[in-house]
Formats: sequence, C-alpha cells, structure tokens
Amino acid sequence: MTQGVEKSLIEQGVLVDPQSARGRLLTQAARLFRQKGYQSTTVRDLASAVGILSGSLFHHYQNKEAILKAVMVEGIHHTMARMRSELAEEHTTQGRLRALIACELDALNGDWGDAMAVVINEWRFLSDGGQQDILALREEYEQMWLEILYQARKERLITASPKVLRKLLYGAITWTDKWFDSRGKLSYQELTDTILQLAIKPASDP
Amino acid sequence: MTQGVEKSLIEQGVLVDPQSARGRLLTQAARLFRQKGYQSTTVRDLASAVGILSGSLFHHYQNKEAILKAVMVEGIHHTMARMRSELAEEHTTQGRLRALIACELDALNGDWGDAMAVVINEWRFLSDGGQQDILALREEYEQMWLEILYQARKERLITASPKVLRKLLYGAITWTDKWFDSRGKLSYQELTDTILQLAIKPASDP
Amino acid sequence: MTQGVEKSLIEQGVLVDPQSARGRLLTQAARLFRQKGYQSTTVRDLASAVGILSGSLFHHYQNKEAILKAVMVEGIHHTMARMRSELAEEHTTQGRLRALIACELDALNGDWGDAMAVVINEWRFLSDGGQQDILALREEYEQMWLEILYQARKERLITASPKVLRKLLYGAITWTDKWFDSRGKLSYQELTDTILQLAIKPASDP
Amino acid sequence: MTQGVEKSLIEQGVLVDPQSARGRLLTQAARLFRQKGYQSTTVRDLASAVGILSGSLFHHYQNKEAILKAVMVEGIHHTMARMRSELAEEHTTQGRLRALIACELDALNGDWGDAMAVVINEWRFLSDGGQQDILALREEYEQMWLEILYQARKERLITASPKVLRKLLYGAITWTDKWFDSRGKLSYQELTDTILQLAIKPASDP
DNA sequence: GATGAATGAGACTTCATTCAT
DNA sequence: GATGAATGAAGTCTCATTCAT
Repeated sequence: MTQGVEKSLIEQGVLVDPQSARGRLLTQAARLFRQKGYQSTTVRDLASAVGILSGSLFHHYQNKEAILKAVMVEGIHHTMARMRSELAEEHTTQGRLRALIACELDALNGDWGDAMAVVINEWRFLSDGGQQDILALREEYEQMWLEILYQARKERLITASPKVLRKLLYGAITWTDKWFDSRGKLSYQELTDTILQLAIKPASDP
Repeated sequence: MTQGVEKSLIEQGVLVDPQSARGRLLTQAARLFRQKGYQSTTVRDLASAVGILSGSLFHHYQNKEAILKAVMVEGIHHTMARMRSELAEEHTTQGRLRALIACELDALNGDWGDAMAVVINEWRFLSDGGQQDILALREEYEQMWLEILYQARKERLITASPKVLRKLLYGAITWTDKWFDSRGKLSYQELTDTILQLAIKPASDP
Repeated sequence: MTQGVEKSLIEQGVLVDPQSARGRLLTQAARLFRQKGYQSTTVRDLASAVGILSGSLFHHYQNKEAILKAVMVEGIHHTMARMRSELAEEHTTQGRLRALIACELDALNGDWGDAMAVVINEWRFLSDGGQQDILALREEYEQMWLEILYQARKERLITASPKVLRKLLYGAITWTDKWFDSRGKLSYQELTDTILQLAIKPASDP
Repeated sequence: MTQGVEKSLIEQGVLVDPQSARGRLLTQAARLFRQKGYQSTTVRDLASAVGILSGSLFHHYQNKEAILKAVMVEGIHHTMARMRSELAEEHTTQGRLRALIACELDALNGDWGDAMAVVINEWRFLSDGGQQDILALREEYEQMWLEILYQARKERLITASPKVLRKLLYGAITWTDKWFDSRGKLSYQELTDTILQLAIKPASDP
C-alpha cells in the first residue's frame, strides 16, 4: 500500500524515482549533507558523487538550495509514509506512542536517515519560503504525535503537557543521531524502551 | 567566590576580561555565531560588530577558528563555574539533579547562553585538534552529571542507565534552545520540573 | 622530428598546446614572472594578461604555484628537446661543447627564454615537493653536460673538474640574462665563443 | 687601517656600529633576507630576530626597503674595504687578479657574506632610486676589476674583452653561493685557482 | 625608544551559477 | 542532457605602516 502511494506521488512529481538521475542525486546529496553539512558540501561534490560535472546539476535543480529542499521533502514523505503504516498496526495508546518513538529513531537510521538528519540539522540553510513549505509538510506529522500524546494524557499515561513533552522527546530522540550506534551494546529496542520510560509513568503496581 | 576564580583565570590567560577588546570580540562572536552560524558569519561581520576592521581581528586571534574555540572555552568555563557553585548548595540527590538541569537550561539563556549554544551547534566546525581540546574541558562537566546520576540510580530515583539517560537529557535540554522562550507562558521553573519528571520516577504514593 | 615529439607530449598531457587557453596562460605567466618576479606577479596580473578574471585561473591550475611549476616544466622540456636535436648534428667534442653553450645561452633568449629565466630565478618559490619534481626533470639535462665535459677532459680540451666547471659555466651563462642584449654590439656568436674560450685551453700553436 | 676607516665611516653615519641596535638589526636582516628572501621576510620576522616588536623597527629605519638598502650599503662598504687592503699586498697582475677573485668569493662566505648575497639576489626589490644609489657605490668596486683586467689584457694574460669577461666571472663567482660549501672536498683555494684558470691563458710553454 | 592595537589595501582562493557548444 | 570554461562576488588572511600611550 505504502509502495503504491509512493509510486503515485512519484507520478505526480512530488517524489522522485530513486533509480532516476534525480533520485540518485538526492540520495547522494542527503549523504553528503549529513556527513559534511550543507554549506561545506559544494555543488562539485554533489555532481561528482553522481558522476556528472557541476554545471549539469542545474539541469535537474534550479540551485543548490532546491536540492536541499528536495532532500527534505523526500525524507519527510518517506518517514511519514512509514509512520502511518506502523501506527495502523498498534491499537493501544502506549503501543502507538512506542511506535512513534521507534519510528522517529528509525527515521535517522533507516534508508532515509540521511535525509531526516538533514531535515533536523540543516534546517537553517533553507530560505524563509523553503522553511514555510517544509513546516507545512511536517504539520501532519507533528499532529500525529500530539494526538497520541493528548490521548495518553487523558489515559493518565503521561502527566506533562503534550506540547512540551513532544518537544523534549524530539530533542532527546534527534540527538541520538550524534551518539547512538545501532551496532553497539545498547540495542535499538532498549533505547526505544528507555525513551518510552521517560515519557510515561511506569505502570503502577497494584 | 566564583568571581575570584574567574579573575584569577583571566590573569592566567585562560579566560578573557569581558571589558577588554578581546572580551568584547568574544561576546559579539558568540552572539553572531549563534544567530547566523559559524560559517555564515564573516570575519567582517565579527570585526564590524566590535567596531574595527577585519584585518585587525588577527591581532587578537590567529584565525577565525581560534575565535570559535575561544568562545567555546569561555562558555564552558563560565558554565562550569556556575554549576559548581549551585551544586554546592544542594544536599539531596534529587535537589542536585534538579540543579544540574536548571543550570544546563540556564546556560543557554543566561549571560553565556550564546557561547553555550555555539558549543552545541557549531561543534563540527572545530578542527579535530580543537575538538579534542574542548572535549577535555567538558569532561569534568560531564563527570558531575554522571556522578549524580549514578547516585540517583543507587537511590532508585532513576531506573535508566546513567550514561544513556544523560545523553537523552542532554538532547532534550539543548533542544529547548530552539523553542523555549523564557518570556512565554511556560516558566523556566516549570520547564525544569517537567524535565526532572522525565528523569525520575515520581515519588510513589503510599 | 622534435615537433613530433612535442605533439606527442601534448597529447600525453605533459606539455600544453601553446594555442590553448592554458598555453596562452603559461606564455604570459612566464613573461610576467620573468619581468616582475613570481611574488610580485598577482593572479590578477596573470588573469588579465590572458583576458580572463582572476577566479577563472583556478579552472586551469589548482593554485598560483602550480602555474609556476607548469611554466618551468614547459621551459625545461622545450629546452631539452632543442638541445638534443642540436647535439645530434655535432660530432666533435669541441663542437658539442660549443653547442651546449650556445643552447644554454639561447634558452634564455629564444621562445622559451622567459620560462627558462623563471626556472633559474624563481626557483626558491617552488615548494619542496615541486623542487624535487623539477630537479628530476633537469637531471637528464645536466647529464648531457657532464658527459661531454668528461669526454673533453679525456681529450685534454679542459683541465678543470667537469662538475666544478659545469657549475662555473652555469653561473656565467645564466647571469648573461641580466646584461646581455642580443641586439647590442656583442653578437651572440661572439659571446658563445668567449664562453667556450673560458672553458677550453686555446688550441696550442705549433 | 681598514678598521680606522670603518670607524670614521661609522662616525660619519655612513656605516653602523655592529654592536648597536641598528647594527644588530642589519646583521639579522642580512641573514633573514638571504635565507628567506626579501619579500618573504616580514617586518615581524626582522623585529623578533632582534627582540623588539614590529612597530619599533620604524624608529630605526623609515621603511622595510630602507633596511634592505642599508644591508646592501654595509655589505658593499665592508667588501670594498677588504678588497682594497688585499690588493695593496699584491704586485703582479696575475696576483692581483687572483686576489680579486678570492675576495669576491670570500665576500659571500665571510662575515658580510649574508649582506653581499642580498646585494646580488635581492637587487630587484630596491626601488629605482635605491638601485641608482647602490650602483654608484659599486662603481668604484667594478672599476678596480676593470683596471686590472685591462692591464691583464695588455700583458696578454687574458684575451677576452675585459668588460665581457668581468660579467662572465661575476656570474660564475656569485653563483658559487648556491653550490659551494667551504667545508666540502673542494677547498676555497682550489676553487679560486680554477676560476683564475678560466680567465687567464695558462702560462705558455717554452 | 618601545609598545601593540589598529589600519586598509591587497593577496590568494572558493564557489554557485551561467551559457555556448 | 551534458560539458567545462568563465564569471564575479565574496571569503579568509597577510602585512607594512601609523600612532597614542
């Protein structure tokens, strides 16, 4: 199903076929932007990563910032698609909250991790207009979080303000990008649970 | 007392007198680096912010990166000095943990907030050698956190691994820089308490 | 024949087609470096001499020093090519020695004179690595001189140590760059003969 | 006697007492200019070599070029003084010619060798006016050479034109600066003799 | 005489972007 | 679509020189 949606978005021109020249460019751009930062990545770096010369980039995207924006759009779309499908399988609030955390963690480690890291870390290099556009895209995403957190408060799973808690969790989760190594001692599962424990009160023992 | 220590560090050349030309430069540099980012701040920006010409900067610091590093050193020293004195007044583990959180939050909002924001956000623009030096400075700081978290676990105030918890809290706290406005509805006290609640289990009701 | 060799070296990328943009750049660079010195020639000087802007230079050469090195490589290659062909036509040792002197004098006055003057006078501005590379190129050249001088000593044309004599002649010949004017009273032929007389004993009168 | 002349020149302000601040500055300047070249030696280099700060240099000399010129003036005066006294002890033309060669070789190796190397190699960095002044100083020096060479031709010791020969010898001798090591296998005496042999016909066999 | 902060011009180099081929 | 030479603005840094203290 998700696949079908993506295909349709590709056909609409929102997303890019990852096999195409543009697609390979975005993949490499995401990787380079994450690794070296947006400003330190030159258009020559981008071009040579996909085997063309720098002048040719501008046949695909109007300018360097458009590439940054496209990377972010791709990252957000794919991350949201995944999150929707994962949430659909959880039916308890705690399960759904755990799924959100897991998805957000995963967003930074999975196929589109580079792109999501770019969304987080290179945000400031988007022009004002670009920031507005991306914010609009993210709105639905943040809405999912807030809905579930409001529900969690209603169920007394959490006590903090959902809006504040969301931001604190966002900071904690995105920062894992800087220190968490999925091949290390701490498993991805354990990390997810630890973060979940931050958010919710432990189930009260009878 | 803290003042005395700072004065002595200034005399030793570790810190810089904020009234001096170098001091004003660092203050302005911190502000600009936080506002525009290190790479987007030109040496001309820095110079004109203190009312000199760009060439004159290099009388005070060997190059632009040295200014970045000096900003970070100042920020860390002042933050640590403050933290030491605040901790000295707390005698319960929970109080000490709360003090740590409050200090770290405050580090981003107080006089040296610009400098600390730079430590967090412009880290990658330090050369390898510079990163080593700054890491060494921060070690003592992180040690304070870990000691208190280990003690908190011993006292069953927290359940998570101290190292992991420290990193999660660090992410959550530093991210507040991007959204928390101390003049808004949410007070600084409330935010501190909310974060404390993330870390510790609430006192069990009898 | 020489022409053919040069053409092949151009195709190999060792030499540069003098008609190309790079070629014109090297010609002008040689002229300017000789006239004003390497350090006093700015990249703007170089660029404007070939009718481009300074930034465009760096499409052709990585940096200013690379231009200096390329000038030297060109100069040495062309000088050696010429010397080989001139030597091939002389069959007595004295004739060959005279040809060496004439060629070296000519190297400073002919088409590649600017480049050779740069080899001699701007040597110190090459980095260590660059100096090694150029020295390697010159080795074959110096070997030609030494072989002929050793042969000349065997034939008792000269008495001095070939190595020392070579260096003395090198100094005497290259210094002509500073005073000899081929349009003056002293002809190029006479100068060549005068230098030859320094080196060899005059033919003994019977 | 030479000492007396120098002392008197110092009193007249032509030369500088080597013990004075100015004197030490010139010694260090000569050394640095020879080692690194005039353009690559900064006024800070000069100042720190004599233990002062760069601004203070300008109490002693109006500008950097004045230091270069002073170094050259010192070098030439001392070299000429020495040459005069050496020539006074030789009474054959061949002996006098040998003394000239020896003195010129020695000029590059003795106490004022740095200064003389600067005269030769950094010449171009003198302004036109400065070049005129130094040329005037050298005139007497060159006159000594020419007189002896004219005499040598009259005595059929040499055959070449004195003016041309002088320039060739000048080139050969000054170039020794780049390769001759007085601590090597070739002695200073042997080198002098080898150069003398270049100039003169060997004594004709009866 | 010395200091050292400041000047201000100018150096080399980088880089996103354009465009004729 | 791709090329690659060229642009031109902007960047960091250097350095001889000045001058108030």
